Amino acid sequence: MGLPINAAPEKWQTPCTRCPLRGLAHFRPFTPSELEFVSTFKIGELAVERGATILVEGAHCAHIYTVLTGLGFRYKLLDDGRRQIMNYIFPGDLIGLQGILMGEMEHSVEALGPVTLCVFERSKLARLFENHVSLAYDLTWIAAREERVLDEHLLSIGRRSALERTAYLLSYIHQRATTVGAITDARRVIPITQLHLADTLGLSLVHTNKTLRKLAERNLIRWRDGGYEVLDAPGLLSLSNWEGLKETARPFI
Amino acid sequence: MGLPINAAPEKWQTPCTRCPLRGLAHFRPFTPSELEFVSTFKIGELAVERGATILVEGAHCAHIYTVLTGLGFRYKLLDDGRRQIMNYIFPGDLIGLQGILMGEMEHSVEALGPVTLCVFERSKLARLFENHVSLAYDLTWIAAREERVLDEHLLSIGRRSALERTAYLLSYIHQRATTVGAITDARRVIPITQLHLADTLGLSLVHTNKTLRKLAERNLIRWRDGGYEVLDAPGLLSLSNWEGLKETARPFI
DNA sequence: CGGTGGGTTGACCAAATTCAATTGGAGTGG
DNA sequence: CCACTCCAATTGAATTTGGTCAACCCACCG
Repeated sequence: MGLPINAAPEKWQTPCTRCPLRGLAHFRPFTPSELEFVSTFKIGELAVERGATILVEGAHCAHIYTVLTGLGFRYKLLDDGRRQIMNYIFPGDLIGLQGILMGEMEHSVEALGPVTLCVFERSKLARLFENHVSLAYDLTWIAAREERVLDEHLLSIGRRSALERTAYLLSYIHQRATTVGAITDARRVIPITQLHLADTLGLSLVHTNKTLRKLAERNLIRWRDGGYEVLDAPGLLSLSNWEGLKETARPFI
Repeated sequence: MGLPINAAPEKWQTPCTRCPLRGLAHFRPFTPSELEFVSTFKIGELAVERGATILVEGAHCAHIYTVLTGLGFRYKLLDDGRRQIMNYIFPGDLIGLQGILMGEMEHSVEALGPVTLCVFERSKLARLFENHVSLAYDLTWIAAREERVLDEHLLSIGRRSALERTAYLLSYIHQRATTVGAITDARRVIPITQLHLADTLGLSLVHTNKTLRKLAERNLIRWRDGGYEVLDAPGLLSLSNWEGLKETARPFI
């Protein structure tokens, strides 16, 4: 897409050598050679506002991105406007891999709040596979992990009750946001709309609202300031009938 | 798992050089060097009966498999027995990649009918990434394609009505089975149970039955001989509000 | 100060589940 | 060959869950 990119390296806020994500225990460290390659792989940085469409269904894109800061979501639409959110996107997540490997994008990506992204160039992907086996392996790992997450979402939408399903989703987002340091602020609120949750859960907005209310009445969450705060993470998790995220050191690019 | 494997190469029914799948237009051809590597990667063949569990949730497995003949499905269970089928498996599909990359399996795989599989050894996967860039790329492609299919399933379960959703699933299975030559028999029946469909659709068995009946009344499908036959593929597709599979030449290993 | 985007609520309706049988074919033991 | 059992498909109610409609509230913003 024709999104504006800050192309001059000196203008980047964050060169790969000082990547803030690399410091988190959650991500696996890079070797010097990997770091050097990734530095050349990255061709720019992109900052978008809340509500911006980062990737759009049907497009052929020349780039893939890694989220540096902010949250987003991946979704598909039906002709009549029905929307299904497939998954949420957190710092360290790679987006656009599907599009780059298989041509046309089959989903869109939108920013939940202000988002900054590292931009990587498609044409250098071949070099990655040729010269950096460990990164090629990581790429496969990343794709397999997304598959695993989608499996759990599918189980949730297909077989969990509205209450379990909502508890699962809130737990999932909360866990991911926590491990990646995305809710370090004092308020600990995850900025999201009930319509987003509804479109993820496969429920109507009204029913989602009523279900959230039940969770709040049980003192598991609190809704405020345009998002939700988790009051009782173990309680939420046990209600959801889910085991929680198991990852330790995760690769990223 | 401790499944029996025919380990002696001379006992294999089908060496890679005479792989029956390679002849189908649907799969991309191999270079001689790729073919040679795959021949050493394959360490055996496995034949299982209908209902057999090929991979089980929670296991750590040393192998991955490619389906040679037959159909199967991938599923997860909740503690109380609720089952969600995530996807179906056709000849040429790779199974167990998640488990081999990330340790423990988080889903199970079961045979819908008699299935034969090629067995590949985990320990040789590193060599694949190191020496066969094109195959490493294919592996990533395969993982990304599964992700794409799961996206569509999620859209289906989350946002399509029971009738649309059922039409979608029947179309999807029919298309996949067709491109891979799995329903060449005169009866053209896809052997599957209504319970399987229900557990894929996120619907109850009773409601699935009634929905299938509606599709049959519209002369889109016919239920018989322990499976369904598609009478009007375009009609089914248009009812489903889905664009259909777009793949041309697909890699496989 | 009116408009807009979220969130909330109650009443009513539609979709889907559960319960409870029933049918029919395939396989089994006598 | 027949009675018996099991599995899969069906069917009709009764019931529950979730969806739709229609307000209304409230904070924020130009």
